[in-house]
Amino acid sequence: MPGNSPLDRNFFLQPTVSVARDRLGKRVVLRSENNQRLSGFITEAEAYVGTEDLACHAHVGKTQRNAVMWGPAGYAYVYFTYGMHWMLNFVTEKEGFPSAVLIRGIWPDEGLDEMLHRRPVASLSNLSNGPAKLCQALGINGRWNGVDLCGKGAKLFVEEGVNIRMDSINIGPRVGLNNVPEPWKSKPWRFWVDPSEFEQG
DNA sequence: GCGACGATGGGCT
DNA sequence: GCCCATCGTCGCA
Repeated sequence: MPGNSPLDRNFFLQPTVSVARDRLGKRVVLRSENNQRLSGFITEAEAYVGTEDLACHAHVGKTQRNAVMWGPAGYAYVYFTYGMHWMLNFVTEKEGFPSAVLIRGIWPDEGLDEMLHRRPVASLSNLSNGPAKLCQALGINGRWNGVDLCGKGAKLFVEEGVNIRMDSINIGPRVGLNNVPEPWKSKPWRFWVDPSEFEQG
């Protein structure tokens, strides 16, 4: 099976908006404690770009929570929100420029049993179609913050996946930025794949 | 199928 | 003390 080596750091070094768009269809892989591959194809992602972007956690300056975003590309930024949810981001661009791609959905593929055990749902389409849902299904929590996605023996990484046609990619404003001022609130930095690409698998 | 809303706790001013 | 880069459930159709 082709594409079984992790994407290298160059895939995360590019402009954040490009990373968010061009990584749709790539495979996110987590090696579980049972040494099982849990994986799925990225269906939705958003870009958060630097301290100027008032929607980006980095806009308040470097803190203990968001420090990973200032580091090198290709690391995981995992944070906790709403009192109960974990979110997975990939750090992008060069060291010192705080930016990341929020992974908002994956289409589940490998390790379905283990993922469904963590997150019992009736339909696969509801297993990991949300930023907190995919973290729950994969078992991602704060201990994954700051892990290298590109290092040797990485337990969390990204592989080549399925090809996504340009005309099945949707573009729109980012989700959940209720009190963020313009123009940041409306930046078209959310990208998602037509559900029809996966649902009849 | 869809809109409203409560849960729940860390981070920041 | 307020604000969330959310989700599940409930009521209603």
